[in-house]
Amino acid sequence: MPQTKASNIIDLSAIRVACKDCGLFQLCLPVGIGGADLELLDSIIKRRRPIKRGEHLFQVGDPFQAIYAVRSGSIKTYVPTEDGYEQVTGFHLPGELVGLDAIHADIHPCAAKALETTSVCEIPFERLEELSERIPTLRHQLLKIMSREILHEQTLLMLLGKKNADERLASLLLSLSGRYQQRGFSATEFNLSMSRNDIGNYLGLVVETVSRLFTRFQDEGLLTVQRKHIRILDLDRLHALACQSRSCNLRPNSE
Amino acid sequence: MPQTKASNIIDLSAIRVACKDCGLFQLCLPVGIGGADLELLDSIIKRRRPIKRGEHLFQVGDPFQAIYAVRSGSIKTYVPTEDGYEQVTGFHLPGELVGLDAIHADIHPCAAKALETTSVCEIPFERLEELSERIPTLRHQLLKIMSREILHEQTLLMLLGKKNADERLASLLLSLSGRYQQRGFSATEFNLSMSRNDIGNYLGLVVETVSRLFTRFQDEGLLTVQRKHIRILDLDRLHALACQSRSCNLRPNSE
DNA sequence: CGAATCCTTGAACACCTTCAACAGGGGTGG
DNA sequence: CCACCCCTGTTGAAGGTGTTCAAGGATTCG
Repeated sequence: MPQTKASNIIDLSAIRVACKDCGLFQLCLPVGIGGADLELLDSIIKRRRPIKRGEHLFQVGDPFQAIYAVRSGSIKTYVPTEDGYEQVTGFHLPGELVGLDAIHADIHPCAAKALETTSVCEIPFERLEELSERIPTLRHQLLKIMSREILHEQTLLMLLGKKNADERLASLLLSLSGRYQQRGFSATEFNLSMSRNDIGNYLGLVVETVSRLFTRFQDEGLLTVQRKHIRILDLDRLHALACQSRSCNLRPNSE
Repeated sequence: MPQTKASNIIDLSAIRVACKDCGLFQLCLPVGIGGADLELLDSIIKRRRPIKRGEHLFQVGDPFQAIYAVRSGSIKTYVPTEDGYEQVTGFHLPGELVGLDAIHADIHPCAAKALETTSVCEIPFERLEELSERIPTLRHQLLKIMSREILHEQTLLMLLGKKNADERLASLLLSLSGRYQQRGFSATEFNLSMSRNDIGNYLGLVVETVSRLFTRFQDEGLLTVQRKHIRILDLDRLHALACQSRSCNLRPNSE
């Protein structure tokens, strides 16, 4: 499908953009500035047509074939439990990779679902590995990215293990704020693409608690919230809140 | 130092053993059965003399130079918080790797401390990367191992996010049980090398709760416990307990 | 043997959850 | 266009689980 005319609808420009023209390329797989390497990488990447809110990128148990870079929109990853519940394991913004946890067993251990209309780049893993044979920096970057992922999970562990409800929500909001900023968006005003339920699930809290926290944060003048729309009024105080007892930052270096 | 005569003291046999003679080699970096590759790997590995209980393998902020494979003993990794507390991020048994989270920033983001007299193999990372250029299976294994690590952190997230105190302790005990079994030890009888405090910290509980849980588990006939010594009496019931509400297994495939 | 540390036990409390009811959008159909 | 319903989100009150605080017992190591 050739490039379509731009419109004010969200996302059509994402259909066919080379890596070198993508504002996110240094986030998702920063292969170095070498143009040649970038084109090699570009050559193996498939763009998929946007997936709609609620559709799955992959399900638990799907064979592992590719990792995915979010181009626009957002993805939640989660693992369903036997009894029909789920544990949300992450929210993924543009420039972030999804599917790294499937390398181990060649099977996706979690599911990935679009929180809104989302487009992704599909990066066939076998071809990526082939490529990494020839590009040392790519090889190193791959390990680095996975290491960062481990690091991220560890900060999350800290959050769930040591922080109370206030600190958890504050940490999540700061994480999102920082990641949006890094992508050129406002650090203080954004829309949450996930439901209160997802937030609570991710943070180890129930919906009601999350809801109460939002109202309280608003009452205390930390932020304003209307449905999905968040406007942070006092970043400093939010920071202080996030670390009030124990160590801080959720996802210190963006993914 | 040449190989010393075996004795009934824990650990002297570990001083100088080639990878091919090491009972753990398929656990730590299973490079395939190819003897040649194994010897290459062997050639870059340094054995360090045993470190004593309480000594550090590395501290937070140390420059990243090598990853470590536990040969005998056990290691805990943790990240200290500003206010002098810490978050334990993992317990590492023989055959498991430590330090993978340092690749990202070339700095160790956590500290590693011996829980008992422990010997490790030091694997210089730069040389490992060089080696991986020539050995495709090693390259793949590295990614696989890191993927497994991510997976493990995710099950931990599930544990901290969704499980109650009973389920958490049961999950940890089962994880240890399984990992010991995989290393040729008893699945039902072992010594905990970590303190109650470490266990609580790791599981997101306070010491008192852990202590009460152990006594209750004992009262209920699940196990017997005398200080560090654990004897599991009813593995099935422990399994049932670990998964009573939500999804299960901590560290499903050993590391 | 003494000191320090680790572990255990008890009672009161705090925080978050559970249960329940209601409010407000957003979509569909009459 | 409004009525209706469903789903998501909000708010209140009661309850439970784990924490905190406090004290005593056990073990190790100098």
